[in-house]
Amino acid sequence: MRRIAPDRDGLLAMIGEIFREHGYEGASLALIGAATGLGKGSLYHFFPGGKEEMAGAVIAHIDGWFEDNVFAPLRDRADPLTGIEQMLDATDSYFRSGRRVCLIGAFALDESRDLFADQIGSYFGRWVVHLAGALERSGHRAGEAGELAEEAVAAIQGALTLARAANDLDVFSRALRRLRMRLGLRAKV
Amino acid sequence: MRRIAPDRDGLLAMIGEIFREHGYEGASLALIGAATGLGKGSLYHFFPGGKEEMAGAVIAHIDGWFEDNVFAPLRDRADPLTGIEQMLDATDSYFRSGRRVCLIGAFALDESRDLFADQIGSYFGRWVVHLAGALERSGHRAGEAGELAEEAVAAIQGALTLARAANDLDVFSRALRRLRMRLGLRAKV
DNA sequence: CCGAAATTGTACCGATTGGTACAATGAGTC
DNA sequence: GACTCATTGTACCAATCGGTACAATTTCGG
Repeated sequence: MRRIAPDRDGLLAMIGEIFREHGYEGASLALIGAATGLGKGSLYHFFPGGKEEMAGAVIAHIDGWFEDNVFAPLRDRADPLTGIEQMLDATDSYFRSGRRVCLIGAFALDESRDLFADQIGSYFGRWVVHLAGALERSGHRAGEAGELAEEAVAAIQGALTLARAANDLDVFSRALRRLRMRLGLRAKV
Repeated sequence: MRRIAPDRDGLLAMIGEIFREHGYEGASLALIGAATGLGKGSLYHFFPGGKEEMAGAVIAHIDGWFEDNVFAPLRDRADPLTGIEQMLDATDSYFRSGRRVCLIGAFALDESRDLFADQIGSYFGRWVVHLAGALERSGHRAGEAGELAEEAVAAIQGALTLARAANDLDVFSRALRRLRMRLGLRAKV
């Protein structure tokens, strides 16, 4: 049986927060070391590829979380609206109602995109595709479902940007509430 | 009469592209020097405050462009729909149909936000407020206009992120086309 | 308890970071 | 031509960057 390094999930989560807050360039090994309590020796032991491998692993980690908690419900739920509801709840919880920012979205903006273009493209691409699938099964025509899905994912990203720019979390909750209705769910209790 | 440094606008534009592509941390003085053809001597002559002053001036420069080409039409046009149309055209042209990314939006995401929080907040805040005003004058109820304006600005930011993530400019044009209809304009020719 | 492997701390590397100092040059004014 | 002030190139600074080397230590199965 493969022995997993102790709490690799927790490690990736901590490193992820540094990348999330400081960006790829801004996340120095000193910051990462301070946040994790690990010296360079340990960090390069777990990630021989250095900073780039760390960032790639963090992206994969986040991607896995979304695969399980967002994409899978959209794809597998018998009732597509239930899947969509689950996506919105998971999204709200992941981004801590707007307190957190989307690391993968942030990476998409600057030059670090080039290093992780495939992972970034796949993450957003699958989000849109699976949401479009659920929308189609919930009664939308194919083309319309695709556009609506793209609009919804973009709305989430934009709301995160705006919420942080305005330093106002309500921006994000308002966006999610609008999405809920727009995607065919009744207003939340 | 005040003697303006030769082509300060052009200088800020060049520096702005570096910040846009590499982010605040990633934009090194070496890159900025290479892009502008200026050595440190000149750069620190024009911006004694160093990198931070450069970024601040770049933000102000962009803000001024939006004030003239986006906010002013929204505020001053007699026909609000003409103003909105002008906003969308200016936006499409500024972001080069999605080839360019929003520097201010990118700054909002990482820690560099703290340095420029006021400028960033004002930029997006005024965008939303003036768009909301135009929407209200075009017949929307006040609250609804505010939400729609917020939704529209977020949609633009999100579309820029998504377009770059997918490396597909059509994502941005589709978003603008949807906005056009959603904000009360007839489909474009 | 032993040996092997996983893990860690520390010292070190060359390169680059943002920033400063300053002398040389530029151009325009009297 | 002399004076002034804007502009520039160069040398330099301490600090930090990402990364490497490696010996010391832990950990753990046998």
